[in-house]
Amino acid sequence: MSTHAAIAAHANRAVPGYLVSALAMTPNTGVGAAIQPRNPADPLASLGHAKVYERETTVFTEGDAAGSVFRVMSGMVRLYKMLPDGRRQIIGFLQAGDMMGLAFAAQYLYTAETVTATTIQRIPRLELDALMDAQPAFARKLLSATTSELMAAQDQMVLLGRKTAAEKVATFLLRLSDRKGGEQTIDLPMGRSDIADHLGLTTETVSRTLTKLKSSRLIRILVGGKLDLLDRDALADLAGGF
Amino acid sequence: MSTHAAIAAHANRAVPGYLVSALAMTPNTGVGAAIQPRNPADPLASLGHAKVYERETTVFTEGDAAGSVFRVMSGMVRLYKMLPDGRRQIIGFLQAGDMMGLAFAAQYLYTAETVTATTIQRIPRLELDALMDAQPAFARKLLSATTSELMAAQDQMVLLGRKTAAEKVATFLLRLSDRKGGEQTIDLPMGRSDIADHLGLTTETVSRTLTKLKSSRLIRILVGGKLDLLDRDALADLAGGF
DNA sequence: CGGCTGATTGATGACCGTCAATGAAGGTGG
DNA sequence: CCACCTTCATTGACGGTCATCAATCAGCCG
Repeated sequence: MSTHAAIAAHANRAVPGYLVSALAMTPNTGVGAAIQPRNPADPLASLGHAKVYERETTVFTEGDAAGSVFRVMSGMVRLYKMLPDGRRQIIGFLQAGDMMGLAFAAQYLYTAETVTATTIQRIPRLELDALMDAQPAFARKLLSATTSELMAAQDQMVLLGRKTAAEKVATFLLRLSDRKGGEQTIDLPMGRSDIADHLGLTTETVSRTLTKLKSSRLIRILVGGKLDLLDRDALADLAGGF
Repeated sequence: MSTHAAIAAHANRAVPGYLVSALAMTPNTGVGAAIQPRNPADPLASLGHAKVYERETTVFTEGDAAGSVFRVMSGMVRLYKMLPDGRRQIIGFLQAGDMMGLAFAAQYLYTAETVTATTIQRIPRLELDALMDAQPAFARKLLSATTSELMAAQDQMVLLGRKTAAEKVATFLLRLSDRKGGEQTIDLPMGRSDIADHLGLTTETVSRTLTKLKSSRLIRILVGGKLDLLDRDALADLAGGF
């Protein structure tokens, strides 16, 4: 079960998101990474088929029978787990090239929902397995991608366990920027409560923290969910390590 | 700082630990999982060589050139990352069968230290790569193990981001027990500050929380770092989900 | 332009961190 | 074998960060 591949059709919309928690088969080739729809170097390109999901739509739910893996082609997806009483932890935000649903389990272990309108490739597990059998090098690529995910997850543990609210928000913004190749202006297609549930905070705290960063002239909040990083160095200091 | 042969006197001592954060190549075969040094079904058995480390010893440090991967044969290891100012997040505690240092990066991304006296197998990356080339099925096993790690990491994110101190401690104790096959009596070879740095708490809070659980008759604290789970159901309720 | 959803701002307080002291345990040396 | 010392766990007092509760405020859409 696993997956991957790189290339992606709509990637030119440069959706921000950032984390991972799934597998990025495209090692972030920089800004204009994924444009061509069918790259011969993408072993997954011919598997399954793509589908467009509207914004705020469920792709699969924690506990569902896991018959396929998915790859985000464009747009943004959030993955999350919930506690019985409704508390939510967003595991990651996925963007073009990222994979999800990979696991050697019979059921999905988290819920996947679109944040924006999103194109997603669905790949039956059987096809993926066949590909791994046929191309051993592909299994290694999947392993590499999964390992990167694991590293990102470990960074997130540091953030959640040991960083203050300001450090969490600064880190989050920098990650988004890095994912876009270090651009100064980033997109925030997700709402404040998504950010909060990803950082282990509340929407109010996220909002207050952003306001403080704005007052300190470290960021500027633009219309349309965009945001300007005015002082990257100061943000990096605040982020405390990454 | 590392080595020394302290004899593996305690190897058969079934150290508890629980998390993962590395790769468990032995799918938890029960209690006496790793005793025989050379299992024919273990493709790693013939690679590298084993060494005994004393307790509280560094195996490798974050940032070191990463030339080998390691597998814990017995004992317990903690993996952690630190922020520049010294705050520490323990990524996981490893036990027999778990692997560490796996990453397609030039440097180790976390520090590994023994908690107890520990026997560790060191495997040069070149040998591991050769094995993957020779046995494609092995690469799949590694992928499977890494995926399990990732799942555990995601559960830890829920714990760190959304659980209260009591829920964190209860979850931690139950995980330790599960790792021992659900036994009622568990070992806590690590100190309170290790537990705290793993759960995103302070030693004082861990201590107070354990005292509360003791007063509520949910646990009993025994000598020698052992602990009895008196009411597993109540603990599971408290843990809130897992 | 009214109504809805989400973001912001304010007031209050709880949970847990910090600082500090005491107590228990293990290791060493006399 | 016991006294001493070091290390760690426990307990207490206090305070801060961030959650909670609540009220605007801003943007979006029909």
